[in-house]
Amino acid sequence: MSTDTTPEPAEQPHDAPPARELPAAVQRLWGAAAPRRRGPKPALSAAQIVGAAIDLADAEGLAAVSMARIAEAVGYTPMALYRHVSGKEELLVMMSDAVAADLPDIPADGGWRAGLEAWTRAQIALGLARPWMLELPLSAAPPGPNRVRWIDQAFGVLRPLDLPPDEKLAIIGLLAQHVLGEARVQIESHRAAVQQVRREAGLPDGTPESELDPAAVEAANPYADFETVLSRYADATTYPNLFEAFATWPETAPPTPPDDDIAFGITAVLDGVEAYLRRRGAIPDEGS
Amino acid sequence: MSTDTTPEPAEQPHDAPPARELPAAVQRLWGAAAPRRRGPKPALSAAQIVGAAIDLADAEGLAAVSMARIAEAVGYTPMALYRHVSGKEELLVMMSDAVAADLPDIPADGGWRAGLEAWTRAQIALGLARPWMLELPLSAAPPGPNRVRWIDQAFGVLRPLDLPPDEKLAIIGLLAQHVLGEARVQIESHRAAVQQVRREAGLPDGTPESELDPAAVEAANPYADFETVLSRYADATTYPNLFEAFATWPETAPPTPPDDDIAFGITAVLDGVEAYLRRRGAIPDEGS
DNA sequence: ACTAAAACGCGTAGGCCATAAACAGTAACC
DNA sequence: GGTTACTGTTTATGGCCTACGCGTTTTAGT
Repeated sequence: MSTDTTPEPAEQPHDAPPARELPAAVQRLWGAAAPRRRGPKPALSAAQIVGAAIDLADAEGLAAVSMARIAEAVGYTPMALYRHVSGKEELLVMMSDAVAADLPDIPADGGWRAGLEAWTRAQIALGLARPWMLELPLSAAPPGPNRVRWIDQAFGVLRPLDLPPDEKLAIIGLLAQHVLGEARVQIESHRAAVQQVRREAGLPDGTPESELDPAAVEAANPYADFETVLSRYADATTYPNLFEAFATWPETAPPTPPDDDIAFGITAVLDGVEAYLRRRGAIPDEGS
Repeated sequence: MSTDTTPEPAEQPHDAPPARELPAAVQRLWGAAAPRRRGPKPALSAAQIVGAAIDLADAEGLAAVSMARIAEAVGYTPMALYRHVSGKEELLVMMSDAVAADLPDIPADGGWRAGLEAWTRAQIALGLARPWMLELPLSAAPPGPNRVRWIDQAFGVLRPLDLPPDEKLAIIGLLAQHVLGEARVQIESHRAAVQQVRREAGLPDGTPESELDPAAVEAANPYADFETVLSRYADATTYPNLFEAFATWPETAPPTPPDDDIAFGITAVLDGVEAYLRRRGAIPDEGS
């Protein structure tokens, strides 16, 4: 009735199409909550919680991220967190998006190929810097603002190309997939190398990497276990092709620096994208 | 001091090269245990345990795989499992390898490209059939017999190519990475579609997919949430490229059947591999 | 100014989970 | 027959997430 400050229930800045009901988690992700407040101003905030959780994950891995540990880190009791975060699942989603804020800006004027390579490399670097990101449970949650911003940058790189947007999205998706796989493999081989160094030094499995000799880790052969297993248990009749291929490969292969591995994958995938673009006529044919 | 029954530490059946000490988990994986036995013959076996665990994961997801549930399934107490498996981590590794036994045989006479495509597709299909495989924690564990067999098949496909084995391994690794990413993306969008159908039908989040209409899931748009979020919260100033790209894309894009998505990625990656092989001179140049 | 509602942070408690340690029974070896 | 190794079990510990209900604090509305 009152004409001033009517507390209309619907609060839609733009008239959203079908007014689909979004999960509360998504609304919080996009900072769309806080319509009105009456109680005491919160001493704790979701950002603080997420920040503490990220610090914890950086320092001790995702397994160390428990509500109790986070609460301890921010100086509250575990249950206090639930006023700002609906549960652990939502917290993990928020962590994932918060980390994406660290991604750099990609220059859009260097051509599509250089741009996509930079975009991909930045994401791989992020995954290597925070290995716990790849351990996050698969979730059907829609991306948050930072991640969307990152997708937007990819569209900026692809902007000069004459290609329908869904095909651009497919290309971006392909690169994103490659990122996931590449980072995972890199991390796994690093972990294997660390583990090998630990065993050789006779240290317990839980020894933090910081106490290990970085040079030894660098020099460790991540395939050591694999080779030992093969030479001990496997025979040429069950794995004929493998044995034939490696018969002429006794002491070769000093482990190539990891940068080369990354370049190999990126080059191959981008070559594939280039072939696709040529086929679609989105780039000139460059025939010699 | 004592000369009798010296507890010799070394017990090596064959004289293995550097006598590296492998983790017990690996030895069990390769079935190299059981040197002597004196007690009662075991009623339970590791294979039984792994089988029950896989059944459980297939039916209710990896989260349902707890030692207690497995024990219940095989009819023993939880602690009985520890006589056959060192812990849950080892169990997961064994599950991962056991599943790889279901992979088909790849015909090696259809050319490298067709062979690699079949190899990749089979692995993606496996991941889609058992989504929990992708939730397995990253592990530095060396592969088991079945997985090595699978790698051997890839080497069989690549056998005619004149390429050093480490480069072949890099190619295989690239495809394996792609598999991981592709399966993960497919599963995520499927999960999003399921979740959307659940919400539209007003069912609780935990409703099993079996109670949902498969046609509705098939028809659901996995980007629905994404689009709603964008249209409601995002504006053209923060995401300029995204908005420009999709400005001309109002109601297009009936979700393409998932097979096409898979084909897009595989084609691109194999095109990249082909470009690499050509560059290396491993296949004829085929220039028109 | 007074009241009532709303939001805050906290304590308790319950139900999971993995697994360490000590125990009793069994079958092969010497 | 005694020893010994191996089996499955019982009991117990410490961790985890979170449902529920409590006092307290602040603001909106009268």
